[in-house]
Amino acid sequence: MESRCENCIIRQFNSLRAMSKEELKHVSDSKITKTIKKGEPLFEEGDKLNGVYCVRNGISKLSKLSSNGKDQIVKLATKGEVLGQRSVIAEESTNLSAIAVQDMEVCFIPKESITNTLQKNPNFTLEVLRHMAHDLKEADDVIVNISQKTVKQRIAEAFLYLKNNFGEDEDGFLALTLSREDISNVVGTATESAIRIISEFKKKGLIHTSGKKIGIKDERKLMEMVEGF
Amino acid sequence: MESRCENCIIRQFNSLRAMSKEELKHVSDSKITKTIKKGEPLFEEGDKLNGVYCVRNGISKLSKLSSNGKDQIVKLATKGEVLGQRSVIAEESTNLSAIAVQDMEVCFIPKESITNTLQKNPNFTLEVLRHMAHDLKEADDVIVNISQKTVKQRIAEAFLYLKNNFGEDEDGFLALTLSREDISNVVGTATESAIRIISEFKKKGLIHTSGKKIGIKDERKLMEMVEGF
DNA sequence: TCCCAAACCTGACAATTGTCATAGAATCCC
DNA sequence: GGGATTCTATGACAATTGTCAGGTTTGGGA
Repeated sequence: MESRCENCIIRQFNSLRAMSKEELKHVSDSKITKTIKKGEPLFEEGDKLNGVYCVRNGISKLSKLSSNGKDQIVKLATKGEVLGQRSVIAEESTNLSAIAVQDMEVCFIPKESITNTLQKNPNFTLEVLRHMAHDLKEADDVIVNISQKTVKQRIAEAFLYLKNNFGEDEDGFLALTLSREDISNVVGTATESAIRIISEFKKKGLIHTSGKKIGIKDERKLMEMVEGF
Repeated sequence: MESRCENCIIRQFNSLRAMSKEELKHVSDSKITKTIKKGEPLFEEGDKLNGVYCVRNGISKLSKLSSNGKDQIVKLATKGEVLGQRSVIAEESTNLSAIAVQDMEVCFIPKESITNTLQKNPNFTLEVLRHMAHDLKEADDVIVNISQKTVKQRIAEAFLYLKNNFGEDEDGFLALTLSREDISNVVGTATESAIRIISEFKKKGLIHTSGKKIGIKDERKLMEMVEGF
């Protein structure tokens, strides 16, 4: 049974909520629901997208390959976020790859539905604009963090970010489990460095681990570390 | 004599060109032209802006203070760019400071003119959106560069950027002269490191200097350096 | 279940980068 | 024009981070 956008709660969290009933109906009629397994790409850097992806479930990393062969993760996108908007709007091929770090359920929405609405419904356009303004601010913050904080501080911050944005499971581990490599790609460092610092945090009692899973033990100390104590 | 927006060539370079005649007239009637001297701020991080600034002349750095007391320069804005859009649109206080690195002439446009048009003129909104999409892409690139390239590579890249975006003067020096500190704040490193690398580039014959002025001598080698050779 | 590849971890070392100290050069302002 | 202040430059050193080279553990598939 295919569900309708009109009834999709996810919509409440993104700019689609500014669409009119008819516009939404059109989107719903043209959308395609897809399942993406962990590790599979939604799209890759350089692809020309002919639509956007609305995330219903799961989490995707948005990353960019640098000339030294390492991926930099620029953002982690979850339920409710719309991916690929930037390139559809700018009519450019995408500058980022989107790869699932958990199994995902997404709706593909052909770009016509989006671009038509952008041209006709100022409320929708404004809503998209507000979202993009927010993303831009976040990107500025990332720039400052990455250039002015030590790797240790950035890793501490990443853990707090993961807790605040994706929560914890019943055992107190971060709900989103990333590989050490992904963690190092989020903070922009070598995998070995990330692993070493994780070990150090564990020894100091700031976190505890179980396999890949990481749990925060001393949030206050992590916060102090981020601030530079 | 106060000039009118309708006749301002600068407008051709930014989203204001998507405004209708009446809208533009309204903007022109409400705008205030200001002169900002080198080193003076247009606005500072945390300010609530009640308008945007359209740059007619000169160059401004957009920077953000990090917790360790250093500024990170996120963008250099020149003739034709509109500053403060992001915070006016998101209705938040600004996350960046804008400080003139050259004497500037700017037009202050009260936010009402902007927000009204945003709500009524989808073409304008879409144009602004496209600009912001572009800025977001640039921000992503900065993130990748800063986290994956060495300081040396980033400085080489910064020089090429300055040449491509602001040009050279008649003697072959970069038209935009930044202090060593500003350069280090662009690439996200310590001032001493920047100075040292500039000296090294000079010794290797990649650049030449005269006081604060820097000229590019071997563009090819700089480009190779950026790519990692 | 067992095996293999991938992921994780650790040590040793080198390279990069930041910090502190100091000194000369340029610039501003009275 | 001269003194103060800011900017530039360099050395010495320490801290951080990356790289290489191994090991161990883990997890998924035959």
